Amino acid sequence: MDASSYTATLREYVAAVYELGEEGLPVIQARMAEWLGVSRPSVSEMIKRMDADGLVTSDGEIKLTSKGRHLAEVVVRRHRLAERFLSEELGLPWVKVHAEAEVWEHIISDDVEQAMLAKLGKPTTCPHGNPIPGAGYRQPNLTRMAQLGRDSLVLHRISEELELDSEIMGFLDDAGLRPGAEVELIAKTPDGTLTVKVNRADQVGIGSFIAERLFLASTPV
Amino acid sequence: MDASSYTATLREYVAAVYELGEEGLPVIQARMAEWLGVSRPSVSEMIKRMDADGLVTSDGEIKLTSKGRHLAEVVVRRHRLAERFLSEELGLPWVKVHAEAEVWEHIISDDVEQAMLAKLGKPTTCPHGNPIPGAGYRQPNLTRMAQLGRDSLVLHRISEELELDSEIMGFLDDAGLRPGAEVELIAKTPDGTLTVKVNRADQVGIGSFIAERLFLASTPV
DNA sequence: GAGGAGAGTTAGGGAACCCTAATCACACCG
DNA sequence: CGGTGTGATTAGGGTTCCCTAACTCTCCTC
Repeated sequence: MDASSYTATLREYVAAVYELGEEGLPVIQARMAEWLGVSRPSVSEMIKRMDADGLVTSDGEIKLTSKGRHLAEVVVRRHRLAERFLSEELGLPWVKVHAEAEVWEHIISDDVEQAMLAKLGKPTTCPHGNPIPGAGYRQPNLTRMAQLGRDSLVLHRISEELELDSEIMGFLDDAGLRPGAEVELIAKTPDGTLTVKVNRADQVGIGSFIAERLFLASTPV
Repeated sequence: MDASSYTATLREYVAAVYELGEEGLPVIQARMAEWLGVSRPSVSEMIKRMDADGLVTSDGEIKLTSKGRHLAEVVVRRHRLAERFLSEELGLPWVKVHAEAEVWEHIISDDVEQAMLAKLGKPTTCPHGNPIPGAGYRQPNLTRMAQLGRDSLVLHRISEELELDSEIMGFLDDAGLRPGAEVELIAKTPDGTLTVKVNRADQVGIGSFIAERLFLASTPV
């Protein structure tokens, strides 16, 4: 029942199922293998175990059971909470917190989770704008930057997929593309590359891979 | 060279060698097995690996090489720093921090270590009074409580060995026996059981096992 | 209808841990 | 001198990861 009775690896796999779903990617073994950076046979083997443990059902598409969903939410919550904590309390640069939190998520106990929540004043999202499960975040209607039109919008959420890549994160940081940044479309080439103006100042080019993974809304963050 | 290139288990073993030495216990495989809660063959196997890695020398007594000592100090420093952090920044009860830190010590990166040190104002000991390696702590002359004489002394250090036992830690906490407490001998039975007055108030009985593992000095803490 | 791409599985191994049971090497003691 | 306890090792397994190589299956396309 409780999170620590599963191995760190198993929890990582369960969280991956959750996150793939969140990203709108197909939740299949091949995607999981890429997401986790392991081979497909490793995933196949582990899915069998997760199924046996009643954490997922698997017939082509992998789905979390309610038990699995509960576990995934614990892990993802601790991950995003750790990111906030590392960033706000310890002042770690935004670019580094994802990698650190990848490890922290597994060692945060109930006690520590409560203490962090209290210290941070019950945050509802991680520093990249992804919702902390169970924190009651109300997500506004989001538009992918790739679909940006005439109106300038506000950056709300940076996909978990981008966080894995520290070069991309460094670029976003330099460009001022943090949650809350105002983004205005300047130009768009046929291959989907955008030029956008950030916070009414610098203009930067954004490739379609990244533009598909930045989420904007009209409301302030 | 760097701490994270060794497995968590190996680091745990190296730290155990360091701590046994610190406690004044014989640094032999049998003691390590007890300290770590594993079987003697497991220790034997691991010592072979540590020797091959140039972390220890082993001919009856186990000694850290300078490489091994350096690694041990990193792990023990992070452990004690984590204890302080959990206790001071997150407000975790004193009794619980040892167990949490046992896990934290392995996931604290250089960046996080620096950030914690800065946040805490460069502490020199853990909440139980054990020195943080490399922090420049000057240890006063210590007397074991078992040797307590007429003079009242101040509690400075609670052995790492006691920290493992949460019942004992709960008792010490209830009795007010934290670093800084003033301790005065009231009575002593032939089997070594003491009665002491804590902070000029309550009197408590202390068995010899515990009295051997509490260290006092005449100076304030 | 034959390839090929993509997904999943099976087979066979390896590394890092852990264990119990049995054995060997002492040292001390009556 | 033989017994007893302590310490260390060897032998033989077990678990939880991970991998590569080699299928199978399905679907899509030419």
